[in-house]
Amino acid sequence: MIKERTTKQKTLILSAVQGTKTHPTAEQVHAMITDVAPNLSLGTVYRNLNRLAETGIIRRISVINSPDRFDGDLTPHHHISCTDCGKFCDFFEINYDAELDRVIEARSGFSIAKHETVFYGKCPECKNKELN
Amino acid sequence: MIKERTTKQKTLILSAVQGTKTHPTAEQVHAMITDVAPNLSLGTVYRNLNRLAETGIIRRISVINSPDRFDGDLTPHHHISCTDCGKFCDFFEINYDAELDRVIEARSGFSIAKHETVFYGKCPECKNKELN
DNA sequence: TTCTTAATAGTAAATATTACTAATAAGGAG
DNA sequence: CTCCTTATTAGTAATATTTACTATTAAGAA
Repeated sequence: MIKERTTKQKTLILSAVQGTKTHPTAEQVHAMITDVAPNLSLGTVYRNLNRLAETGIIRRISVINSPDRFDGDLTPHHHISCTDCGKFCDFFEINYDAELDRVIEARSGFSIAKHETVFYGKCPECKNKELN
Repeated sequence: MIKERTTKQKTLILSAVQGTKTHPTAEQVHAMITDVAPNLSLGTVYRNLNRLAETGIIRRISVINSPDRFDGDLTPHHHISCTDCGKFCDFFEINYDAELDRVIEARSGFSIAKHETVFYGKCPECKNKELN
């Protein structure tokens, strides 16, 4: 019995997210693919990104003053957002503490699937601009 | 010279956020006040919440599948979001590690003002519903 | 009390995301 | 290989969230 179909669009969307480190928004993913698939619909991008994120194949990140971003890198890591220019970066050098999830589970009664940490501040470039 | 004026609306909005633990969205803050100030405009709520959050008088929290939420409690703490029903709770029992911000600063070149951590999972009620 | 102008209400617009539907196409069955 | 079911899509409309704009109001300094 058919469950999920592999479409050209789905493949392109997943490849786009997995093939970049830019944490693109849905609209950016759409823009990345329209040269290969000119009439790819933005709705299709949203639908597939949502499903991929729910399945856990990609990560969805919610950021203040930004549309949701998507990350194909499942390696546990954190993110940094520049509150001036919106630049959005990975930060790998601090370990993601999966044990935290277990602690929260035990004390809150929730079953925790994951946590997302975003650091907010000013990137080096925006810090410099400030000095003028 | 005048810089910022204390208006009735501003006061009501701040009190509303500080007087609840429900982490209301802008629209919820608006609803909380309209009985006292029937023609308070939603735009005014957004404008004031944004400013209060920028100033650091309240916290803004960005959550997957939810409009932004606001928290009047500046005590460092984390949040838990139920991915089924959207319930949104505080979690105080794990310390907010401000030292993390300094580590990220040193290694990334950003100046970090804060970080926000949200745990995602299922609340006790939604876990039970699942068993039917 | 007057006067300047920050802030508001009300509305329109922009941005972000989801819903709907006829048409398309994936892939199992024959 | 062809047919058939139906998951998926393109295109569009609708909704949700947030910001922008402007005439009017009102905070608070002089």
